Amino acid sequence: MPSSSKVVLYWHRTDLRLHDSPALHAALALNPSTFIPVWTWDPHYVYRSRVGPNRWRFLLECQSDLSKSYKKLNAKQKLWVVREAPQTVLPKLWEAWGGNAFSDTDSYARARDEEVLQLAEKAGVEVIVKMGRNLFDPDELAAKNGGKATMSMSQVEKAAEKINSGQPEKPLDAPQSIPDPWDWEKMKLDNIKQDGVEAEPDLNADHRTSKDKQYTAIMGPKNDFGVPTLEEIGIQASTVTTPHRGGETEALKLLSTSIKNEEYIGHFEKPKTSPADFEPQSTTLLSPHHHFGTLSVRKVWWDVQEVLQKRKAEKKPTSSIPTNLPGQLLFRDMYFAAQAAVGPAFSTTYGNPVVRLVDWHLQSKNLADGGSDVDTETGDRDYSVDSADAEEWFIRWKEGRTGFPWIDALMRQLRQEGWIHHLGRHSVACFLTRGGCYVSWERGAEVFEELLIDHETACNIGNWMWLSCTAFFSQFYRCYSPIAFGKKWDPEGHFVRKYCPELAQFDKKFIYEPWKAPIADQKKWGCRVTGDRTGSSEGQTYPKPMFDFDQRRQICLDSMKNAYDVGLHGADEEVMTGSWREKFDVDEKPPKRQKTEK
DNA sequence: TAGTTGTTGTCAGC
DNA sequence: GCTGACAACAACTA
Repeated sequence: MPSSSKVVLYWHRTDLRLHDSPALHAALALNPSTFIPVWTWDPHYVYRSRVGPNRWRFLLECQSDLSKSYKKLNAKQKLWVVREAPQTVLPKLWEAWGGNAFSDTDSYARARDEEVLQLAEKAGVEVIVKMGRNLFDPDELAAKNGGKATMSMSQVEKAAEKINSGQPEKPLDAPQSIPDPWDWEKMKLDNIKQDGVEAEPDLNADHRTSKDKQYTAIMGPKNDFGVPTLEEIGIQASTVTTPHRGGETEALKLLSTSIKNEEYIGHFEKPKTSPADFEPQSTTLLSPHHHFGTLSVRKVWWDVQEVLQKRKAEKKPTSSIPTNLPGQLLFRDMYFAAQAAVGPAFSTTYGNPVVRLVDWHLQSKNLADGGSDVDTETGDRDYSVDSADAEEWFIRWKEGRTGFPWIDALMRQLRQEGWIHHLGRHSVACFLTRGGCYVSWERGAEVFEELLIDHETACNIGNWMWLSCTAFFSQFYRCYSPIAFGKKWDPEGHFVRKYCPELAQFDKKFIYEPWKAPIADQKKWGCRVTGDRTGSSEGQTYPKPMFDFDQRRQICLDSMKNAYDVGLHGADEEVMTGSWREKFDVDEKPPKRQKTEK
């Protein structure tokens, strides 16, 4: 029996798990008599966050699984989902039951968290914050890198070396028991309707069943603080298409399956895993679980290390950082630490000192020169439409109908499953930015944000910068071909056939370039490659490529060279004031290459 | 200052 | 399946 009368509110956020949760461990170590694990769900979150149906369901599954796990440890327990913004509901709850301890986990303190912490302090509530999301505390990692953003793996390794000889903390076990929850029926906490929930703008309007928003009562529709259903948040169940499932139980099962395959763990080298593999994929599929905190990165690190150390002792070949699995986790930490060092500006070009400015098409409005070229008819977009062609390319890229099967297959897999292989992400990101469309990486990052179930801001933004050669990476002349790259990994075209089924019958000779197939063959294979995207009179159709790739590659390469010559970064004065475009206009045309003279 | 390295390019030629 | 040319950035080392 608990010896104290302590009430502990445990605020779950990025840690939808019971294993290896330092904050949960600390909270239970207080030996509370009452323990209330809550998820505070700001109704605005449903409308303001760019989240597609696949990630919504993943989140709800994670919450349901966690709730079940609590129930297993104590039949009275669950995850208490409170539908109100933490800034307003947490003080109410503290007051209602006189809670005297409050526990929390996260690494990256955002403005909202700061606000909550200050409120707690004001209310005399003891707050415990523990980092549980990364291998190393991002702030500490940045500090050990001289307070600067970590921009390379060698910097990360050096900084980590200074923290704990490069070794993350060992994972903690899941608790064996959980104290009783609150007697909430005595709390007189009515299931009040929320006032002031602004449902507009609704970033997910396309995925909703109706405009009728039910997501407005703090205890939920059943008056029980239960985990919301898709219906409650207004998402149509039929729009969920991912085969990937959420929850700590699923995450631990996935990890243990991978770990048992010692050859796989021992030989894992990311650049050698195929982006074209499906059923099964060539990588671990653990990333969404790291995002939702259903799987601890430290557990993965140490479980993998055990296998690697055993193999080393047996003198078996073993891959190493940065290409092996621990290396992948270090890259994740690199992006988190870079984000911690830069702050909120990390997510944009505007105001971000580490990101290079490139004269992309479809720049964010805050970068456009005075907004003068913003089309009034498209005024609700958050980017400037400087080129109708580029906007069409962007939309076709997003919808998977560029006419390049490798790109389209990847983009359709992204939309359907919420996940694509890392190298696939490279391929489509390069294509949208420096290797094809010359569209701002910020547009691409937004699409990934909506569609990826493993979307993690720091990693997504960081990788888009990497691929667009605006930060972390700069060899822009290494450009992915939408034809050769796919062919290299999948000469038979199995991947394209799965995700672009209209091309399934095409001979492998034309699978990556269907427009080159003779008309007679196109007819024979049941799909015409046509410029008319809506034409259905001829049966199945697939679009012609939206541009000449080789031509676009050259234009992009020249423009990138020019942008590097200009040498501006996101926090430079010219960028902040909107006068940066003059620097690009002076030369008019990028300098011509001299190679043809030789 | 020159040379090397950087998780993950392409293409021709053998 | 390998090699080198291609064109050529930035950080780091010697």
